[in-house]
Amino acid sequence: MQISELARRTGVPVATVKYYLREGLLPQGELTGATRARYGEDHVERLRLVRALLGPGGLSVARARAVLAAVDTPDTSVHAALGAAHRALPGVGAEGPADLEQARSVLRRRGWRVAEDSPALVALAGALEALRAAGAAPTDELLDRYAEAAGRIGEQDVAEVPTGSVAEAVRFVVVNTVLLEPVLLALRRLAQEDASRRRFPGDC
Amino acid sequence: MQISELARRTGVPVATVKYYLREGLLPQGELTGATRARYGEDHVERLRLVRALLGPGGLSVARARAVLAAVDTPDTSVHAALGAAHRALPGVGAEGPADLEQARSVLRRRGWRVAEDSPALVALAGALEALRAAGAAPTDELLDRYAEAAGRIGEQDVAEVPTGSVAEAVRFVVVNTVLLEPVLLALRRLAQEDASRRRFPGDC
DNA sequence: AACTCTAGAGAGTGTCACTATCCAATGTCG
DNA sequence: CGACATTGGATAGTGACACTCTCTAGAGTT
Repeated sequence: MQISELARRTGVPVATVKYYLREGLLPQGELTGATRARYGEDHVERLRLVRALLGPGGLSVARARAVLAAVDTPDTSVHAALGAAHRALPGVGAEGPADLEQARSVLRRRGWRVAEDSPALVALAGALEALRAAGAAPTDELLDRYAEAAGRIGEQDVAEVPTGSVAEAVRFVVVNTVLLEPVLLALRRLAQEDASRRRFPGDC
Repeated sequence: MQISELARRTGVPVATVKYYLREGLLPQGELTGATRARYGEDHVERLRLVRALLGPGGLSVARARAVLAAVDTPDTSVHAALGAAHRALPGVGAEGPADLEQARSVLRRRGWRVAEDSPALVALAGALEALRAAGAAPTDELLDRYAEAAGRIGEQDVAEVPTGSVAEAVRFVVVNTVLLEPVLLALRRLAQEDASRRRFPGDC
């Protein structure tokens, strides 16, 4: 198919498809002449993935490129792909060396072991720092309960990774890591709304 | 204190403080003359809150203004403040009427009741739509497990709301709703990293 | 008197994700 | 065959956003 059909089938403007091609988010089509290229079903699928990462996933073009690079590298291990996805996710704008102590203590109590320079660890420390700066320092009890719930989810995420092929597993990890975040946040808000309705009945 | 000291104490440039004043994120200081105004401790605290919402909280200036409006309205009910915070949060770029069915079915199974036009519900539907578009449609089992974990957290969030004064409660709700999201996401990523290390041992 | 600081307003900056325009070279259709 | 549309590729422009800079007149400080 030509670029116009690729654009039509995905609802993405042609100019934008060209932009993604230039930015390396979408592989080049097969050139059939100096002014013609052919695109296939895999381009449709890839383009949809790109749009999902950029839109709901909330990634920047640069971060999406990094994520997709992991998807495209055939010899990536699953664990490495997870790391790549985590590095690509917007953590908290790490300014200066945040205080990692409270973050580490949560991990210790849970028995979790992660890389020394894990971006998620830095992100957690930054988020805690922000809470303290806003005058709402979280207690260890609160963090532990959050960690327990998060642990259940993370455990399940990893357990579900398919073992068929590495490429399939890597794609699964990347998509689920990024695109299930908004799902989790939305569910938390819905749970809050329901709990709030029950606790403050008069306010509806 | 003067604006320069307010800026120095919070580490925010004077020009930026002025910008926040203009945008209505920070209340005006008490004018002591045509070219002088006085700021107090509450301004320091508010400015830190603004920075937390804009930075780690990930809110835009417009959304932060909406959130702070709820904090500033003295007769806000706690439930309404939660709603205001939810509306201000970036959901998923709601394009067109997404399919709410799967989202609603999760709520039904959990017994949660929320407003018909709850922004969180729309956000959930949008996030599910994105997953389907990316070719990774989530199963109901997966959603239920996510919902169970999210329910635990949302329940706790609401249970912890202080009952002293409405103003205090509203501030608590807003801060925790917004600033605990990055904490939850970071903890999930850490749990994934730990689980991944255990499941794919060779890859570290 | 010299100097620094202020409030307030307007304009400028850098980044980002597109979006529009051009060009020459093909395709396609009648 | 020829009119017309489309393409790849490159360059430039756009609009939103969060600052950031500059300017002015006035006021406090030394």
